[in-house]
Amino acid sequence: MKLSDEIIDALSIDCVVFGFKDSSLSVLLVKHGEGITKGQWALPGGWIKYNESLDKAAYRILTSQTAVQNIYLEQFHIFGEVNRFPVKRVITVCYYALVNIEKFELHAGPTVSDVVWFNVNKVPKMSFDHNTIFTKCFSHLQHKVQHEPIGFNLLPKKFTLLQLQELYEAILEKKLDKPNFRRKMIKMNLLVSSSEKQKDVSHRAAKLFRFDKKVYDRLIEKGFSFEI
Amino acid sequence: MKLSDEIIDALSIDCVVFGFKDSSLSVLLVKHGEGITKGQWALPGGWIKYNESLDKAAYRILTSQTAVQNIYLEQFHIFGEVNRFPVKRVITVCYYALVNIEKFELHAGPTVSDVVWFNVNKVPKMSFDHNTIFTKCFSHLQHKVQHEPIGFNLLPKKFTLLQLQELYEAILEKKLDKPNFRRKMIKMNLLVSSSEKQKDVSHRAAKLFRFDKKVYDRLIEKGFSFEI
DNA sequence: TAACTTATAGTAATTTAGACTACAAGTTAT
DNA sequence: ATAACTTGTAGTCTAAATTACTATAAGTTA
Repeated sequence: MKLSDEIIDALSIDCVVFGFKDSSLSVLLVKHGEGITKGQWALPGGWIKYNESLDKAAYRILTSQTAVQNIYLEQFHIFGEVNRFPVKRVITVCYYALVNIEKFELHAGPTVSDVVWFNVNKVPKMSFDHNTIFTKCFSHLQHKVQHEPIGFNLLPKKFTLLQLQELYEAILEKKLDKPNFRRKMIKMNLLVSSSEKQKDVSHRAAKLFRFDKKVYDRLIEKGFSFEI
Repeated sequence: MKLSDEIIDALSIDCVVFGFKDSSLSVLLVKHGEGITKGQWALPGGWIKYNESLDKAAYRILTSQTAVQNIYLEQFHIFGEVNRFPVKRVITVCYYALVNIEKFELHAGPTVSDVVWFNVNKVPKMSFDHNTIFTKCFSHLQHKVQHEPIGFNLLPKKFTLLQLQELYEAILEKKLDKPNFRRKMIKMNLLVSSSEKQKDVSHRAAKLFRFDKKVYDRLIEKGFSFEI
């Protein structure tokens, strides 16, 4: 075996990929196709090679199992309880990402038999401590969303204010007031209104917006308060 | 060697311990007493044993090197660049803590030759990527302080509003308005005013407060906005 | 054309933030 | 003893933000 293929065997990576579509929030799971957990659902995950950084490993693992690609993964937490993994001691680094479901055609990679989006409220029993990892990660997202902008990756390039609101509602699991949400969002200067409108909808067409990348990045750096 | 003493050699822990005293914020560093980094300053750090959890390892490592004890360490980030450590591939988990400097008498453990508090603005050149780790951790703290209460561990049990304000000023590196700070803090219901007053001060004695543990914990869970 | 659905604008009461003033209660210097 | 000084604490005023609404506009569908 080449050194470059050697893995660090005490350390794994697991990914929580959140996806949004039709006002509901989902998470991407794989069904293991081999090994002792064959047939079980789990977060996409795998081993880190000796000569790749954690960030790159996370990206490689996720894309090889699910065909999701070109997304930004962010580190979230590392889980290091002694007995979280059977057989031997394995510590796992959890990454998470937010994506627009419609952008990806899923297909299972070589080691998995299935790849499916599950609604965040209907997540099945998973291998190891993956249910715990998911729950903590979702809760982390709920907090985070109140201090930093999100949505760049969860929505189409151009979206309506209602879509954005439904995204927040799906993450925070509560209803928000429409006029107030609009006002707050618009005042942030985060949104650029395009001159286009929705098409093919069976009601009054809404104006389409896009994010102002500059403001978006500045708000990520600086943070804001979106207490809802 | 007993299995229980075996270490996971690709994985280390480093600790950023923030301390507060006399309105200034410091970080706890050790000077290595052996090995290739002998004589260099560094964050307290070490190796994880095969049968201890990460949280326990962090605590063991910190207490064995610095004699700081009974503190709450929280995981912050994991640094996994390929070449961050010379000799071999080592990924490090960073923990951080906030403590009241006056509570601890420092003394160097067996593998270090010195333990010292450094003002956060006067941190020396350290081993490996420890300066990067520290900088990111400090910036993390600055963000965090605006959404969650801190101070339980950085201040004496009973403290004045000015002490609390100076803590925020030290972390955020900016001056705050005194009356407004008071009002905001008091309105949070986080502080319980004791009937006691400062003693032995050469000016009007201030009222002493303590944190309401219940509210404190609820605010950590729920978060708040302290945009200053 | 009425009923319906969603978009969007506006209003009014209340709360909060921010800048600033004033004064109270002690200590220290003369 | 008193003035000068230091820190604590209360209050005021203005602008801005939040919240809970109401109203209306612009389309689609029956």
